[in-house]
Amino acid sequence: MEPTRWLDEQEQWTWRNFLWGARLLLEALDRQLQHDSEIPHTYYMVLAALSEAPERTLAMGQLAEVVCSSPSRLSHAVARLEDAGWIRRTKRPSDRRTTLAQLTDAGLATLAAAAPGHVEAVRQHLFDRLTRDQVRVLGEAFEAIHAGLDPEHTRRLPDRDGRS
Amino acid sequence: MEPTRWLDEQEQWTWRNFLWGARLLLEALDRQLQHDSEIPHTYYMVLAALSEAPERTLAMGQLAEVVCSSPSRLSHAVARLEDAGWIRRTKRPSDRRTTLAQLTDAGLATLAAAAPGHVEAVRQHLFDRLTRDQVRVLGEAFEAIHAGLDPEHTRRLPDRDGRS
DNA sequence: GGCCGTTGGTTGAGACCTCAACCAACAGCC
DNA sequence: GGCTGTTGGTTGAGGTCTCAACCAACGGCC
Repeated sequence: MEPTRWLDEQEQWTWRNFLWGARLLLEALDRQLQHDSEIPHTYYMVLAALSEAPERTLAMGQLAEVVCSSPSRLSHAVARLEDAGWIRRTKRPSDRRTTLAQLTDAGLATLAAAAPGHVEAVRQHLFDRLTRDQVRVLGEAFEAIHAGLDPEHTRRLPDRDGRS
Repeated sequence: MEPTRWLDEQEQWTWRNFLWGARLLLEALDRQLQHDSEIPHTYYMVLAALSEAPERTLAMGQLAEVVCSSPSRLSHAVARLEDAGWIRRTKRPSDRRTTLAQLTDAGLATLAAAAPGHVEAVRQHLFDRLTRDQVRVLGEAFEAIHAGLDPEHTRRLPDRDGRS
């Protein structure tokens, strides 16, 4: 058992800024979307992803990857979006296991109505506050972060008592 | 109504990396804590904040600020932590409106047990993947972000139909 | 003292998310 | 055909979070 490598001053400061900033940012965006368009940000991403897909259609699995969501979360989300009439679910004929999600016209309209306000909020809270260089570094940093996390997204952790 | 200033290539790329990276990172940390210590990351922050306060005690309001939480969320959280025996709640004698939250010995022990694994995870998923410069810029960027968001955290948004 | 606005927290309902269990359709193999 | 394992999704229970409503204690003012 190695001794714990605690965070130094700068790391603590950075970590705290990240946690606060990310939380406030995501909350602000969620509130804006919820308030103006009655959609949570997660659902917005689903609609946006479908709108860019060929035929505005994607299999659940692919959609989950594109929006970076667990199958379960996506399933719940799409169920709700279907209730709202914004998405249609059908089975793929050639393999009746996979479910295809298609954005309806109503869904596209909702998305189109929500998009400008959302983008404006992202700009206002994020990009307007950063220099071009900061934006570049931010992108590179998070690319590195999620590159390390993505593959083993589902990897199993060792049991906490070591009796696994 | 100004025309929407859409995101350019780099901004989209950065935004996406941030969303994915932040989500995966926070999920990974939450899973690690949940798995090894059975506490969500939010609750961990509450315990950590109290552990650093004088007398291991803070008023709910101050605690909420320190952990960047809404009063409601904190109230629910502390209620649960009190059930677990990790926090004690009392009224301040000089002003019986304010509730004081104090970390118990059991709470401190839980925190001490959880901390090394958590810090290790933060290191592994975040700091080990970034250069010193990236860390610095990251800290500065998020400082700017939450500086702009913090004060008007509770500000009122205009009604979406403009009839307010 | 008694009213009134403010401050500090709590509560309940409803929404979203996680985890684990489940199910149905396919594919390989005998 | 009939097993068996795998793949693709769904479901339900339980937990956390949000929002709005609420309540109790204080402070100022008459």
